[in-house]
Amino acid sequence: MPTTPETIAVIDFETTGLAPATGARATEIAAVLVSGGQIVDHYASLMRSGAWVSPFIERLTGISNAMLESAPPAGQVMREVAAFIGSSPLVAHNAAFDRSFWCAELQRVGRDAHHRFACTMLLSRRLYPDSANHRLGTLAALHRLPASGRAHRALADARVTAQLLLQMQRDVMSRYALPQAPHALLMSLQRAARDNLAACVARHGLREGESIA
DNA sequence: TGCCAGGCCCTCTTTAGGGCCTT
Repeated sequence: MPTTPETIAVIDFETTGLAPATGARATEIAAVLVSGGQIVDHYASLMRSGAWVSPFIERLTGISNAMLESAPPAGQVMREVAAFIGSSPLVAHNAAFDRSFWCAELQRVGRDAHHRFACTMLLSRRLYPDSANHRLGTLAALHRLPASGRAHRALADARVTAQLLLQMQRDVMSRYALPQAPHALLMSLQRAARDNLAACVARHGLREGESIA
């Protein structure tokens, strides 16, 4: 399968709430590396921040306060996952959410959060406008993506998002006769005019047989 | 089952409002 050799990291956070600004903290993170059209590696860990997990979140994610008591410290986990990802560009489903926790948790350990995020939810709105909705579970069913475990656990959701990303790359390459669909093109497409994606592809400068340096 | 926030998108819009999506 002709795909870009670049490595993209797909991440997913489980958290105690919806926004760091309201005191929410990460409880689990997973990162899945995608390269050459397939998943090649992954990192996943619970993380102990001292934040309390509400009954609602425990039911949603299956992550309990007791589970976090024996988890490694959040700072250690963030250093490890940052090293695992390196300088790879990032992808997440509804990336605004994961980006907010990525930046907040890294800032707590004095790390710069400079990574570029592409968003499979925004891309789905462009590529699959007829989908009933753009939730991760709906898109996984629509594309018959392989099951990856319990939904709302970080590694399972990151794996599904990675499979969705690979599906999107294949669809973009097929639809526009491209040899690859690199992260930079996805970043352009996710903000392109819905009714003129082809023009966005053309502006990006990709042609069959060409590659981005 | 859903509230919290915030970025994005659409439209009965743009001097705005409401829905989507994430936990």
